[in-house]
Amino acid sequence: MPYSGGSTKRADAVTNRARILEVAQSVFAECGLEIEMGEVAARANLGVGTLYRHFANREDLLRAIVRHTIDDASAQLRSALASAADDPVAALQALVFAGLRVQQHYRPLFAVMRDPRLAKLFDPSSGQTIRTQFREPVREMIDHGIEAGIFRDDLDQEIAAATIMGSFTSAVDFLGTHCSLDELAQRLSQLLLTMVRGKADDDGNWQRREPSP
Amino acid sequence: MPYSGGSTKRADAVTNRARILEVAQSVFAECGLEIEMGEVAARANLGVGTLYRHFANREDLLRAIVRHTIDDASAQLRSALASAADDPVAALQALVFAGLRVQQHYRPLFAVMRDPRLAKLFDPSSGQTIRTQFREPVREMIDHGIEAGIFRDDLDQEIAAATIMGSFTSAVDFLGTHCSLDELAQRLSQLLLTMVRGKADDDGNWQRREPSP
Amino acid sequence: MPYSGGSTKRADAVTNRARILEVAQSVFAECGLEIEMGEVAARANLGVGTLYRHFANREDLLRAIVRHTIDDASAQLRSALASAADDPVAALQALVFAGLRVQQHYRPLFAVMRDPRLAKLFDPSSGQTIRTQFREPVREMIDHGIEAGIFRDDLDQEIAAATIMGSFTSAVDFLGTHCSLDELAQRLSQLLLTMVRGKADDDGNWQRREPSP
Amino acid sequence: MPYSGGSTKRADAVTNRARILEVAQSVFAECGLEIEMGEVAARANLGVGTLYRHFANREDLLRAIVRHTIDDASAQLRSALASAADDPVAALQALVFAGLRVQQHYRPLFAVMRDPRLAKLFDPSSGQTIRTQFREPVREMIDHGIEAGIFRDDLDQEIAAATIMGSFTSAVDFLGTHCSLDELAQRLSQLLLTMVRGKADDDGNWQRREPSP
DNA sequence: CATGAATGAGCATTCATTCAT
DNA sequence: AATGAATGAATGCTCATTCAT
Repeated sequence: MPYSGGSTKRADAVTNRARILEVAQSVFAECGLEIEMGEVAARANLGVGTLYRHFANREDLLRAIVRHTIDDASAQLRSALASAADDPVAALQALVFAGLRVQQHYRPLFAVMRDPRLAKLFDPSSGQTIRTQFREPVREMIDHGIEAGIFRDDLDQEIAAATIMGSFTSAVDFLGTHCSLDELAQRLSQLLLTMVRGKADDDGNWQRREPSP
Repeated sequence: MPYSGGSTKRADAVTNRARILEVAQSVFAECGLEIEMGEVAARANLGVGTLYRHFANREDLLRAIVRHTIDDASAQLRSALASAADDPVAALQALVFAGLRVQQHYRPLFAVMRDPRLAKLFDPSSGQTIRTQFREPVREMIDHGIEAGIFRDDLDQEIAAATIMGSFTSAVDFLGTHCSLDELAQRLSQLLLTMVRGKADDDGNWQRREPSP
Repeated sequence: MPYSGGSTKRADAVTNRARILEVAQSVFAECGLEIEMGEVAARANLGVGTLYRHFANREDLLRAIVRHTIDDASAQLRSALASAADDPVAALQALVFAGLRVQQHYRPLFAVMRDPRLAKLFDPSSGQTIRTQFREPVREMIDHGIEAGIFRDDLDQEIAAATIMGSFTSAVDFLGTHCSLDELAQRLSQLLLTMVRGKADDDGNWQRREPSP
Repeated sequence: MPYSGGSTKRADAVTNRARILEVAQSVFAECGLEIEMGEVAARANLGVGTLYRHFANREDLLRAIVRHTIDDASAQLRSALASAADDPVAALQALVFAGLRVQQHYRPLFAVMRDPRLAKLFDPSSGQTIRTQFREPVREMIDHGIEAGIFRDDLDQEIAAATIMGSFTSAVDFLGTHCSLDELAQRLSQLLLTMVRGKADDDGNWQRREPSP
């Protein structure tokens, strides 16, 4: 082996997959399912051939991106909820903030979730699985809130969870250009709290409330 | 000759344009912006040339479909609101039902509204215009509800309108396969009424309430 | 015959063919062999169908145009020559002027004569026939000039005729934008006279010389 | 390794571009501006995709062909003139021979120079530029001839240059099928010499005359 | 007879995928 | 293992031609 660096190459190879995914994700964030293999390769400073070494074909890459993106998005939401697991109100506020952030970052994601072409990438039931992945944590949070006597006990958990998740998209879509993410988060939290508590947020401050000692 | 009918040819041509739009719209409902000229032509039992006689190019056809779809969708929502203009609660219920129906019928529509390719079909600001077209009637309805003392007076109208509009999409997405449209409408109405009234719907029946005599 | 005007219609039909040809010729003058049936029909204020009633297909129309154009061009040249049949010098001058005019009017004509597509319109030998149609009158004029002792008697008539005909095209091409047709005609006449007489044109005035009494 | 040769692939690619141009030029020699991408690709034994790798689109390819052809043609004429730079008579004879050869080889070239579609490939003024490229060397040759006292001093250089250039086309067109290129060259040279010298070529032999000692 | 809507073969162009180096 | 040149199927669009009215 006249040239050293064999290990470097292998390390590169390992790194490459990650870099491709990273790059591909940013392309996906711009173009949704329209990503072109050539562009991904170019942005990753790789030849197309190399791209195909890591992903057998376009669908494979797409699958990887979508999974990766969904996992990331879902993790961010879950982590936001977990950050205030014992305080449903704070949890909802954290969820709203995280949700808006994710929505803004992965703009085409939720659109893609409804794209008929997605069904051809995964098995047909995958749509449901993915949606469940997003809905369930929220539903649980609502459940906790009800059990804790903080949220209304006659709340339709499933549909409330769906509405909350959907509000992120529409808030950014309908108002995203008018106000800052922070302001949006505050206003949306307020509204959703009204919805789940059944009454106005008396003191309704955006700041995360300290659990009473 | 009681009706001057023009030549049959011309009648065919007029019919054709309508049929193309109809067909194209159904293709659009399946494929969103991915519609192929060949497929539209084939489904309309027309040669491609005929398609191009009615729409100068793919973009023109897309523009027509999107406009048509948006106008139809928006008209359905407006008409639902108008059907109970004096009763905000009934108006919201009607809106929910119409919204879910529209959402189910024009699945890709709201996804397309966020598609970057849309900006190239219309002028860049069109996205806002379209969203306003959907948001404003809802906002007005909320306004009436507040003035009538039926909805909470501290309601953030803009974000409530956005959330309501968004709930149609997410309700269908997250729960659409589990329950009927009617059931969904009832449950979603219930939830949204809670949100806008600030308290549970005491007798919360889906049936349109008769205004108290 | 419930409607009068049958004769008018027929007259129209007769007229139409002429109008089509006229229009087509002007299109031909702009586009050469690229003429489109639709454009010819539109410019003649006729439906395409009517166009096809007069010319079975595009090739037919093309043939008619080319023949018509060639006949017109050739007639103009012949007539110029005939206008001074007894004075070879004046005949050449008249030819030059007519040649430049024709060249400017039917720009694509001489290019088309060399176009491989022309061979498919006529039988392969037509090119020769057409060229002969243009060359012969010129050759005869030269012949007369020689016999009259005005042109050099060692002149290669064929090649001189070809050169003269070709000079119209190249004069317009190479100098057409710099000077007026009149100036061009004067200068070119001067040059060609030198060529055919073998010496400078002593008094070489552009005005047609009166034959000495 | 005395020469860093690059990979064979790259060599192939370089070769390909050349072969494409070569093939395209021969197609151009047959069809003029009508060349079809598919035919060029097929004749070069390449897929269309490969063609598009080397030339972004049809216009690009056409530009390259036209430029290449014009440069080649113009170079041949210039080189002929240069081969007898000190003897205007020999220079003209060489020019005639080269001009006829070029004309026969690139039949559609001079027709294309007048084609309105050419103006869309290059900037509108390109036609003039190209014609100047052909006319100027000839004009200079004439100038030398005049200064050397060999050509008539009252010669209109511009129009003589144009006529000479044009004579190649018309000689081939009108007489090309009757006599050999050599014979044509001899006869045309004779004629053009008469034109530029103002008198018959006394001994008018086609052979290059040795300058008298 | 005139009309122009309908037709579809034909051509330019794109892009996922392969494979020789 | 990496590269990018080569490939060709697929798609948008044009235009000569036909035919029902």
